[in-house]
Amino acid sequence: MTKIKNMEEFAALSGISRPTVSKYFHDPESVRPSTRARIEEALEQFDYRPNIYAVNQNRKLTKNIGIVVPYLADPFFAEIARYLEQSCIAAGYRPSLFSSHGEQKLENEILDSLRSLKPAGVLLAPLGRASDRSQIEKFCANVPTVLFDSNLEGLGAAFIGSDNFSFVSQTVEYMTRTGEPPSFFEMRTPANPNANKRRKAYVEVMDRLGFEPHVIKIDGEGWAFEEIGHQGALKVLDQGLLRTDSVLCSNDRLAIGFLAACYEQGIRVGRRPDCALRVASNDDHPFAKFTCPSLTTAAHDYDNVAARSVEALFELIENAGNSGKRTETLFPARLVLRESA
Amino acid sequence: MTKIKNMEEFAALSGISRPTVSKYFHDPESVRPSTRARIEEALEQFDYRPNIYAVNQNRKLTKNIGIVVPYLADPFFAEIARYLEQSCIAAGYRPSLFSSHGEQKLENEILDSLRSLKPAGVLLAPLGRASDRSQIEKFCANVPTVLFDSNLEGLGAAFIGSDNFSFVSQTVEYMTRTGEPPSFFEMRTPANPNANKRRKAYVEVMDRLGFEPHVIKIDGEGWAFEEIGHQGALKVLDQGLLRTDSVLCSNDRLAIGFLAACYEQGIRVGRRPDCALRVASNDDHPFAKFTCPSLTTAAHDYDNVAARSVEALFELIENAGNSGKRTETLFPARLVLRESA
DNA sequence: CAATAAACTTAACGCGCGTAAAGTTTTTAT
DNA sequence: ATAAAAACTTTACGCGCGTTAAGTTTATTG
Repeated sequence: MTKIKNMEEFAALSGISRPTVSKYFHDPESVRPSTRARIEEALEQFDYRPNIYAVNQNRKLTKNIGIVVPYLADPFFAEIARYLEQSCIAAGYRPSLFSSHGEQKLENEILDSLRSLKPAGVLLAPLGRASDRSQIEKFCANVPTVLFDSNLEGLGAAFIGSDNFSFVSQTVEYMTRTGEPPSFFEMRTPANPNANKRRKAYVEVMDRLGFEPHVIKIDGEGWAFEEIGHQGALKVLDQGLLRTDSVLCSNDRLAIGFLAACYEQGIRVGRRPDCALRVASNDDHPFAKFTCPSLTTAAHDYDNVAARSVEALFELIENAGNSGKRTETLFPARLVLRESA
Repeated sequence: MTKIKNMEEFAALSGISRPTVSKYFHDPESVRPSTRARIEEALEQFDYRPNIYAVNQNRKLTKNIGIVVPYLADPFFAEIARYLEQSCIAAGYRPSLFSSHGEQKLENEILDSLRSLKPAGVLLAPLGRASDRSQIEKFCANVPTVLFDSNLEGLGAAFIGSDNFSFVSQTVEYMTRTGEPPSFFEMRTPANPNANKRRKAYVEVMDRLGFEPHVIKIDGEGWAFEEIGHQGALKVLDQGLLRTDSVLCSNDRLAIGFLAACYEQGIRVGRRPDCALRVASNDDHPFAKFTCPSLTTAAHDYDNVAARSVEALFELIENAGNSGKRTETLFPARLVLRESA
């Protein structure tokens, strides 16, 4: 089997001219069925593929799509990224996955290296509070970008995420309906803007239901939420700061730490009568099913968030990067009842 | 600020000839300090960067490095990937991260798309049993590849991983020394070759210590280890198949499922006298600290595995992809004592 | 069947940069 | 100071492919 060096050679072997072969690779449907057949026949025989660097150099727009998540070691983002990847591939694009690993410096570097990738578009889940707003703004001005998960007001052509109010209202109402209204457990300086929205939603829902909101803020920086939740919970439990027998954690990773602390302290958590405490949370983290006890939580609509994100990006790409005004799409949560509350 | 279009323009603005500017970008040290200064001055003023597609098309070898992990939703791999990424960047390379998501088809597709990236080298953690050996063999023949985490005998220029015997011998010896020798809890058809090595090590160590090995094999396919461990443990506990009061799980993710099952069944796990069962494991998964109880486990030498992997790849790249024979490097485990055993 | 449209071929240029050759300037060594 | 070495400049080609223009073949249509 001869080694094909370039499209010229391949075209010769297939018996079709190079411009037509080029056209075929751009869109197989754009050539006559008979020639398509001949090309594909040759393709099977000789295993040639266009040099992506030459292709991308000459095309005005590449088929690359950047996917950026704030913290890939969080399985939640790994799962979303997976879905996004698959959708891009299915649409004929080449996704590249990046993680900011919780650091602003890295997020900026990723934007930088994305620029040189000349992507057709970017799906960006920003760090949130830690993001360098001006850098992201500059980036969005040059590259069609759809934000997801964390909203940065006004940035990107669209935002797709979850409706934090829907999360919290469902968990609060459920806990209230089946027991005592919960305290809210969160980080004092949350990395993610969703956290703030969740706190506000908690306060609002409690007010509406006629209860006194009770927010517990714990210290800690960074993305080691389990550890922060663990330490914070130990402190709270130790100092008896908890004034309710039910707790709503801002997110599942904090809850994982919280439950670990309860276990260590011998506090029985659950909805059964012999339990001292009920703990619920938000996100439906992949591990939420395996906490002890398993975690009652409000689940993201993973599939819809991911699907709508790529959909929005593709629309954006087709409309040459501009047109309509910025849209925000929020998907409601689905309450998942397990043992913890 | 004028927009620079290409190196020609930038060279003119900086007052240096294009070939010299090209040389500078290839290696800043290769030009005279005075000219370097002039280029860098212009660089600050005009913010130009070479078109990576044009660069990669003409360079015989790109600065790309592929990083492939079998399952990115496993935080263990996310962490390793992070370290590998950073090391590559520090060495002046451009890493691209891929996850096979546990599927052979995807692993093969990744290899395919890596080929067109023409990477200088690839760091590959294969699926293991599910890998398409012949495909990987073909790939390694064309691209300098270092395997890590999972060894496929004979494939790749080098393998860097953990010494499974060291893992198991430490956990078994510890459990035996402080209590009863453990049963071994694993999947019947493990996805990963490390699992087989761990079972063999378990049997060997038990023999050596003069105990009867007791291997519990549970059903399940795929990479949802927590769920598999959970179901398997429920079955084992329910049917009273456990003949010891101590269990060594093949890996932490199974152990997470096992512990969840114990919790549900009201079985107290831990090393304290009031506990009915001791559970230990292998890997030191990022969440092992937050299980209930926290998990005693043998920790990978993350940093060394990752560092040695990139080191081996860089050596390989410098030696033009061949030379010496295949090496296997194994790092021992570090026993992490927590509450579960 | 001719007329028209659609798809093709040939020829040629350009993309932005690597790189080589030949000549010139600057630095270093003697 | 002079010779040699090192670094530079100019010139020019090539990489593999997108793309366009002009001419040719094939398919479609009434």
